[in-house]
Amino acid sequence: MATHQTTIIDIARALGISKSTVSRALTGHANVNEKTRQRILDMAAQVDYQRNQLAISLLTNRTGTVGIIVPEFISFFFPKVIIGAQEEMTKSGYNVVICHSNESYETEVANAKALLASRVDGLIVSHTKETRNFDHFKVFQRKGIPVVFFNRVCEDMNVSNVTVDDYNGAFRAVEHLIQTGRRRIAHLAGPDTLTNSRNRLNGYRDALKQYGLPIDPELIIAYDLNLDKANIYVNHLLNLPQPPDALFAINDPTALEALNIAKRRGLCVPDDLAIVGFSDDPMSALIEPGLTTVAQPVNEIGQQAAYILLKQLLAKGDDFQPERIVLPTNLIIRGSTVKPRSGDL
Amino acid sequence: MATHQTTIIDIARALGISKSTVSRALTGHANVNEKTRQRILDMAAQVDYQRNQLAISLLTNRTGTVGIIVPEFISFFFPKVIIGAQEEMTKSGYNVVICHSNESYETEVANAKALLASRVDGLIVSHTKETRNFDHFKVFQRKGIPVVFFNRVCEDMNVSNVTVDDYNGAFRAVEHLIQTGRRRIAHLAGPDTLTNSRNRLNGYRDALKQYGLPIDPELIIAYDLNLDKANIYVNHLLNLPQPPDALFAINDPTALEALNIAKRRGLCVPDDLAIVGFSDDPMSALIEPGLTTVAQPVNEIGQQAAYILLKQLLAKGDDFQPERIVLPTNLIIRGSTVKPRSGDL
DNA sequence: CTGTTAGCGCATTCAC
DNA sequence: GTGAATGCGCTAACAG
Repeated sequence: MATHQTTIIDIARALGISKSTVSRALTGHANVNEKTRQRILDMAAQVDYQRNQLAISLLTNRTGTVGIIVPEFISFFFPKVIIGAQEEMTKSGYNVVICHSNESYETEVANAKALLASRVDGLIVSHTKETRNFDHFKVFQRKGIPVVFFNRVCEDMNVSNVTVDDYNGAFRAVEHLIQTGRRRIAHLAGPDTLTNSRNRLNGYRDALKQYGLPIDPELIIAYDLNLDKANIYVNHLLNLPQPPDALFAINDPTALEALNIAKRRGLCVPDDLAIVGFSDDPMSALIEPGLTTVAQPVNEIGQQAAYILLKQLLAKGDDFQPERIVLPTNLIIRGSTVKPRSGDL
Repeated sequence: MATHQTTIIDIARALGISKSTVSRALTGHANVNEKTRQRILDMAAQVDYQRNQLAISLLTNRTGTVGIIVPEFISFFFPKVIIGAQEEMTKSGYNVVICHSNESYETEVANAKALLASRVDGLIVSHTKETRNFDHFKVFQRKGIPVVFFNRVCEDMNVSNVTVDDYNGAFRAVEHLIQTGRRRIAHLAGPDTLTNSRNRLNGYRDALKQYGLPIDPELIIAYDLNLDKANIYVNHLLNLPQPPDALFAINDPTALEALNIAKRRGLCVPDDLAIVGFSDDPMSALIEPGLTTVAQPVNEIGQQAAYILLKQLLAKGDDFQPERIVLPTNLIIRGSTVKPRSGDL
């Protein structure tokens, strides 16, 4: 530590020139004698010179870095979104730093503060399931730093966001269950703090309504997405006097958990219990039977979030109208709802 | 943009005092009149003051941030390691930024440069499968910024690293296959740029040797971990005149791919083909038959990496002796190598 | 083509 | 207990 960082002054001194010239040469400025430039570049390489981004950012009030905050990244969803976003940002010369809030409101606030303190130029975020207060994001807005939400969005902030059509995806999933003969369809929902969770629940409800099926509160359970507990709720549903003949789960991990429980209880999926998930986790195609699920264009979510952020970054102070992108979902039918006809495999 | 960021000077002016006092109050320094301090704190809150970490870092030559570079984070392994590392670093007041090299050498170099430019205090890294030149990491060393490798380590740098006992894990996996009667055991290995890949290959070899089995080059295939190609190699192996009766795969995704191919070809796993993976991906327990695999203490890898980094960060300039931690692995036996006895499920 | 000067926002001496 | 002055490393006017 404390090993003196080589600066442009060191280079300037070593070469007997001024630091301005060094700076110009290093930043690829014109107006530098070709020979001088070469000497500077050589010397810089020789002494391991690395520009100090801190100083530059302090000066230019621009870091060239955007932050992404995600609540988790164990399931494939968030990593894929991040990759999509990162690709686009990198193309435009932005650096991306990723923060992991771990579904903790406190950590999320700390992340936001750290990113604000390090003066990121923009922020892409999907909030935790605990987040009810969005003040830590509103600060960014007030300071003119663009924010884009995705997946889980904040409805009372006037910011851009990227979502999928959760309502319609859920609707079609439940419709599919009805059309294949199910009448008692349960829904293992997410916490009502999450917009996507609420929208999926509404899609579920409306599908039942539209097909004249009763909405049985007994069959709707909202839980905190903690997989350990999914276990309890699925068993609870299956132990009901009139158990469901189908389950629409808030996401694939939950659905896969349900699928395993059903199998372990000796139920036949899809005959005794049909199951539908959400997101098309790669695991859904590997398991047996395959899991019917509502696919999301995951990579594209990240891309779109990046596009919007870039647009907003470019627009600068000008009054930028927030955009709200809704991407389509796609029902993928597999063995957990429909028996494969022989020969299909 | 360009909305003037509120600084301590703004606060000082508003209160008719000097910025020094404001600075002292804000950093929790002693020697500030209690009343003055309160006025300053109130004003700071009122105007949304956020300290500019860039300026502080520039001044103190310390950012309080460490970087983590990982080659991918779609599989569960790297995210879990990151979470483990992040927990520890956060406890000690460090901020963690994550970079994703996407298995691209070029991106990795860019990441390293960016982290260096933003003056991270330390670096935790697992390099890409393309990385043969480690100059972009050696710069950190030369500048006195501690580096800790994990999982995939650089052997010709004198730095700390955290690995698992890949050799022994592989050895015991292959031993298990031999002890359960397999004689033609194939190995779908990783690229020889990766230390863990090489160590696992050695473990495989030595197990065969120790049990007097021939090492058949035909049964050893090193591939680039690109899952699309696993397909080709597995089929190639199964099409051999004398196909293998067991496969030890470099990691679980590869093993799962193999398992699916075997099933699709109508083979019975484990009778016709036994399969072992590496890492105990959660998917391994879900699939049927369950995948026998060599488990790694994933979370602990991250923790240990963080511990070492923190120790090194504390040691500062003092000559710090690099540590090399090797964590144990654990063979988990499932249905892909051993038929469950009835009743076991 | 090159040198001089002036800050970016802040913590930290040193005075008082 | 407080203010004034200094400089972290750099870029961008401004003069030659």
